[in-house]
Amino acid sequence: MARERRSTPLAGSCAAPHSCPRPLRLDVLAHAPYFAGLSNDEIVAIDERAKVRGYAEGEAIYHAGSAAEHLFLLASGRVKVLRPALDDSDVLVEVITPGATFGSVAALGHSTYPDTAFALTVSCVLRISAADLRHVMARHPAVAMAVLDEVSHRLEEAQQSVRRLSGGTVEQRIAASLLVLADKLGEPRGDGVLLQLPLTREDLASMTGTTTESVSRTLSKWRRAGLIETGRRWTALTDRTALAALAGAAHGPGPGPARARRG
Amino acid sequence: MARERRSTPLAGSCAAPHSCPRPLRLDVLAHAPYFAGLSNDEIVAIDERAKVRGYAEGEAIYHAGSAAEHLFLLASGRVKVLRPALDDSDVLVEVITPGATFGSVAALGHSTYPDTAFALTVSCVLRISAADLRHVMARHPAVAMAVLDEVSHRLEEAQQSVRRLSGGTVEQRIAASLLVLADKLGEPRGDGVLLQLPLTREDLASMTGTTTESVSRTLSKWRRAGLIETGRRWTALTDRTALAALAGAAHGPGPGPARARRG
DNA sequence: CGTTCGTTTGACGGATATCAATGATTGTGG
DNA sequence: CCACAATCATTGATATCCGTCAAACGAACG
Repeated sequence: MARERRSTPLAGSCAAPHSCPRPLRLDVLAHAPYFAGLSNDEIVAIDERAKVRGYAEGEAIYHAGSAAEHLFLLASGRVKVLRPALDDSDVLVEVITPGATFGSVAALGHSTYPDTAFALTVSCVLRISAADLRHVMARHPAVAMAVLDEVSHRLEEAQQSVRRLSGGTVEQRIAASLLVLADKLGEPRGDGVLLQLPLTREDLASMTGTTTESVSRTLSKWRRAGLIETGRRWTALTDRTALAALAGAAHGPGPGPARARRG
Repeated sequence: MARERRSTPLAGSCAAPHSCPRPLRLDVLAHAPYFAGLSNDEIVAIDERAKVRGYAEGEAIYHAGSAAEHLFLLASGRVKVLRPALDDSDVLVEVITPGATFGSVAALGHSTYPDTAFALTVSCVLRISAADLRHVMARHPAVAMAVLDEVSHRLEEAQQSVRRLSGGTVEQRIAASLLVLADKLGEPRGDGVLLQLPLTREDLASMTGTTTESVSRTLSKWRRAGLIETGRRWTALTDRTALAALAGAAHGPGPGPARARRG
């Protein structure tokens, strides 16, 4: 079996560790769905009340159970949100991209964070206090509506992922998750799509409710079949169509040995 | 094995099929989280813009894929919300109780319903158009905030159920789901808690991502062990503590044969 | 009383978690 | 620049949970 390129093709984390220049912050704020309706002055006002902080790869941004007093807005980088499961494992519920908020639900009135956020790459994060956000929403109904839209959208996504986790085989779930990730943060590369984030097999496993070994086996199979390319902490899709077929239908193109749900 | 009472102990659906008197409507509206901040006159105004309709047991209230133009508010009865899964099965994502809203809060007018709602019992439902709701929210920021709170809470719940579905064995998931239902709509009865809703094994299966047969087997086991009592379309918990233990830990009280996740 | 729908139970096989060990990649320190 | 350590990934063997198929039974309703 030809072993081709295995070195990481991921663009090195561009931003310097703890830098986050003011123009970038303002730009991110202005384009964030939350604050879309605000005037320039108001954006500046928010920026001035927000704290900025950089995080190193693998660093925790907040922990489940700690007091939820802030809304976070990702300016650059990648963040993963993990939720503790019934057993001691974790479920990866979200991958955050620049411009998106996280920790928001909690900040909107609940007392503690229900999940833990980690920086997947070097990241720059804006932190806004719940009180400030509330203040802005009260003065600007448009912002409140935007927040509502955003939270609604999140709800939609969450229920989608219930769907993704619930039915189907491990293969289907992994395929579906890869496709979602590709849509969200894939970047064209050669003939395929490179996932621009350093996910381990374990991350993928906790997204799909399975184990690292099963993920590895599945990806190996697909790699042999030419559907994807993978390496240490990176993944690229070369045959999107085939993956979509795997995610949707059972597995072979034929009727297959009766659709199996689990077990 | 003694076969005890198997006839349904559920309180017959109290309300007459299609009746929903105005005082009841106003009361429900006034107490619904959404409209908590409104004056009496405004409640009346909303009531006048809302359409009322009764649904028979098993009747569909809206279908996935149809245009989402209304917000629904349950006045009386029980409603289940099903979401189509990747395979052709459905996932039961929510059970609605009086005072709660359902329908696409998310879409709020510009999309289609992502799920289907069925009346579990004879139910009375208020229907408010997205436009009206938007109008009210624009005029009353307090309402917008209340809606936001509600949606946030839903998001919280949805992510919890991701957690519930994702990890653990079938037994754990069923136990966890029963406990959630008991908290939501259990009613003290004798020495236990009677679940006040007519759930079939199939409903329970689609809540927990398993099959009717597995649910039946599990419940039979628990029935033999004296943890629950069941019958056709009803369930009662007699040993909540034991169920909680089952939901939380692996299975035996002892260290057990290593915690199994699945398979 | 018969029909229908929901529930129960059994047998069987397959998908997949688990255990265990090796191999590859990255980064570090000499 | 190379060797070492650490982390991540891969692969195999085995056990088992649980989904599937099949059939019978009980309750509810007309």
